[in-house]
Amino acid sequence: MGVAERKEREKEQRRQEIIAAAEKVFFKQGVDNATMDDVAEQAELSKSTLYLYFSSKEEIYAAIYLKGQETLFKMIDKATDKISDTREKIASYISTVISFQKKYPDYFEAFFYFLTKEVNISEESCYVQQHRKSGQEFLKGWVKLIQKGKKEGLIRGNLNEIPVAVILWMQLIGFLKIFPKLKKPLKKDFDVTEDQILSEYFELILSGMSRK
Amino acid sequence: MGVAERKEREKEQRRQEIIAAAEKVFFKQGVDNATMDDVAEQAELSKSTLYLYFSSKEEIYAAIYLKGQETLFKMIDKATDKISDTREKIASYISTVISFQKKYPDYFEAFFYFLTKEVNISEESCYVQQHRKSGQEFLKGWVKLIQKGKKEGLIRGNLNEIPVAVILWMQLIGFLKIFPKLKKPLKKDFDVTEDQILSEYFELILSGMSRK
DNA sequence: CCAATTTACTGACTTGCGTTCATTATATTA
DNA sequence: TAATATAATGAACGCAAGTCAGTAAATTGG
Repeated sequence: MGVAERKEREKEQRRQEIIAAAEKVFFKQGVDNATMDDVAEQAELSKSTLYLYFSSKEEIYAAIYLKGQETLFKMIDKATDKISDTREKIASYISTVISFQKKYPDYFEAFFYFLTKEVNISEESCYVQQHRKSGQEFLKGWVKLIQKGKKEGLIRGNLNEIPVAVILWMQLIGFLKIFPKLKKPLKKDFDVTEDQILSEYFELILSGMSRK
Repeated sequence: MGVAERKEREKEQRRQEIIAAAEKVFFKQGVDNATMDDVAEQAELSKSTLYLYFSSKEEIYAAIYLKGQETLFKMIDKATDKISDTREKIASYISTVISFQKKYPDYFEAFFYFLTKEVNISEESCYVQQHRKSGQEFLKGWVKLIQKGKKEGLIRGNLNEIPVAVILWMQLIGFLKIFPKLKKPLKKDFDVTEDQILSEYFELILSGMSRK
């Protein structure tokens, strides 16, 4: 009988409803300001019900983060899929992450949060595992790309793929985390625009890898 | 009469005592886990007394952060002072920030916190102002260095000093924020050591700026 | 179709912590 | 030495995360 399956489905749906409600609230007020009562109200459930579906506020945030990560990975796949030129492909990787940060700043925040914060969620939580797995998967994509660039002679042969991939990644994410907060003062105090910074960033990164 | 002056001195000393106590507690337990009661106990004062000297927990943290920033700037000055070669000087800038992160990870955390977090401290607070001022001062140092490199023909002339200085800075800080958390998995999953990453990082950054 | 049982949900409560305030102790001054 | 200013405190407040005992709704077996 399909009762169990239906219940399973309904449970999963509630879960998704809660995630959607939390996303709305978190992104509107900021995660720190948003309360579980706010989320409950938005989800049209009582606060205690939330705890039947998630063990903590942070775990809800982790679920949101996973959605964001998937979005990012899809964006990158979509953008880089048809590009064959390796240099262009690398540039497209980078610019997609930048676009992601611009389009979904809250997803980006969540992404950074779970990348850097020592998290209190138990290791068994599916979120932690999924995170790790997809992170590795993603890194492998970069590594392959850089290997290809090396074979083609675009990228210096003395560069080691994995470190370079990791560095590019961390650098970019870190840069994008800080940049939004510095935009305004940079414009005001030094009259430097966002686009100037970004184009110079590309220039620096790509020429750093290139053969002389 | 020197009473007012003495009182002033004593007040400032209490302030410093509180900062020292808070630093001890914050760095031991982590800022989030540490409570104002913990700080009060460490300082041998009652919790409410803390609020006669600081308006909030965050403002105490800001005071600690300022200490850290001064430490960093002094470290950089000391390390780069005698170096005349521009390329080496830039490398020394970077490696000093790395050393700072290694030697004072908690100061670094505070530094990053106030660099990225939207802070609730009032604009009049001396901390906010000092922060902004010294940040600008520091950036100017980088800019000058890069200008010098350009004049000497080490750095490509088409690079704009201010954006490059800002980018280097943000990149480095962001990179160092993420790196510690990724060290272990990188060693485990990809057998890449910390030193490999760091030396490759230098290579990338410096060659990114160099003339071909 | 109805009682028994499992499942889904909730309101009231607990706990922890940052912050405030009424009050007390201590030092200064006239 | 009394009046006043300053420093410090214990108790209380407010808020938000998380818990729990109890209720409502759905499911199952007879």
